[in-house]
Amino acid sequence: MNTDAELDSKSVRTRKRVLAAAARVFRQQGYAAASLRQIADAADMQAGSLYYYFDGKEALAEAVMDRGVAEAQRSAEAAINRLDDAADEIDVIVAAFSGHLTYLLEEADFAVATLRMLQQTPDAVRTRHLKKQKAFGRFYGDLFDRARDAGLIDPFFDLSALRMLLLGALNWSPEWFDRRGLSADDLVAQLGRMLRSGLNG
Amino acid sequence: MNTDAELDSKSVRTRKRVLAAAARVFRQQGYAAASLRQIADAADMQAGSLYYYFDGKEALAEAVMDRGVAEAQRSAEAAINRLDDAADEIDVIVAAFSGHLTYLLEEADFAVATLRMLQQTPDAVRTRHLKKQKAFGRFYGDLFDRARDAGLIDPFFDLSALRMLLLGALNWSPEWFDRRGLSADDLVAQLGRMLRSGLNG
DNA sequence: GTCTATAGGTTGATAGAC
DNA sequence: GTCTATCAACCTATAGAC
Repeated sequence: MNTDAELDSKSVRTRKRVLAAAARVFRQQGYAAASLRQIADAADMQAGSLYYYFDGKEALAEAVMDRGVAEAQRSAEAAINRLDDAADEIDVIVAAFSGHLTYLLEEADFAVATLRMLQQTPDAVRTRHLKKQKAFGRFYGDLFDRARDAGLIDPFFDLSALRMLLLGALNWSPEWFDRRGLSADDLVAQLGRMLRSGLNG
Repeated sequence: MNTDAELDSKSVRTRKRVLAAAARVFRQQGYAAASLRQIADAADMQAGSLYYYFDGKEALAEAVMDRGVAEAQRSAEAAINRLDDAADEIDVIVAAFSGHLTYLLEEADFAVATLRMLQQTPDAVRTRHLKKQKAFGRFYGDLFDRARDAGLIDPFFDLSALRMLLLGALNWSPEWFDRRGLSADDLVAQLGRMLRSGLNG
């Protein structure tokens, strides 16, 4: 049994190495431009060997994207759980942004690869992925609903549009973020202040 | 002279047709996945014929991207010029967003193709393009500077970070915008209200 | 599990006829 | 100006040795 577990564990570890290599290459090149040879190279194997672990390029991309959204959501949830009891519903949204953005900006090959691949991926893959991503959308939707119900968001706002605009600000940030400037937390602070009271508050 | 102008004009017109076809295909497929055969098809010619008008795929992409930023900036400027004298410096920013976003969301093959291609394009092309895009960045930077100088943006804010976050919200919108929902103007109104007084103002 | 070898297809680009 | 034909390079995926 011990032996079995060890054999299994090695295979699982190699699979993870392949997936991480795929995320890194997909992140840098996007879906179409990334080649299986590059991915295999990054994982220290030959292109043909990848097929022992994954069915092909599409399956590899889908696995990366699945983990990308999962990790982003987990980071957002973890940040919410770190809040103390004094937090109001806007604090919850800002905390979710904080966890989400921090993950996106520091070593997040999976999530950034996911964002970059979304439009390039074959239809079947994209369709399946968007379904999974909708769960993440609902997670954020609930946070905004609660803030409105608590009277912290004016009824003027369309919560769906607001959510997409703000998530867009987050999703685009890997395109321009520079470690030498403001930190991820600083960025969220800017965003939080704007949400609380606008540019002049 | 008339004859010359007409001959010239036909060639120019064909070149424009090729460029528009390239923008359409690049927008849908991104840089790497788009093939010259698809572009030629969309322009009603054979792949080899493209080389009469452009030096190759990279040159085609660069021409699309140049026009993409130019059109976006022109739309933003035009919207500012339509403001009346009562407008304050925040109105100017919101107007720029309005022109920019409206262009981005309605038949803007060039600008959306530009956004999608940025990360995929070969280094030489990207480097040259980012230089041109910086001018657009400075344009927005000036608008924010003026709003701060007028006392309409609290010194708390880092104007560069703020600008990138908000432009990110715009740039990401083609990913999710749906004609059946809110209009581009509605979206800008949401953004404007948030900038003025926050979510609860 | 991982390799080598290769099939089968597509790509960007060029040459030359018309 | 536009076409056809073609090249060399590269791709994904598969087959079979080890």
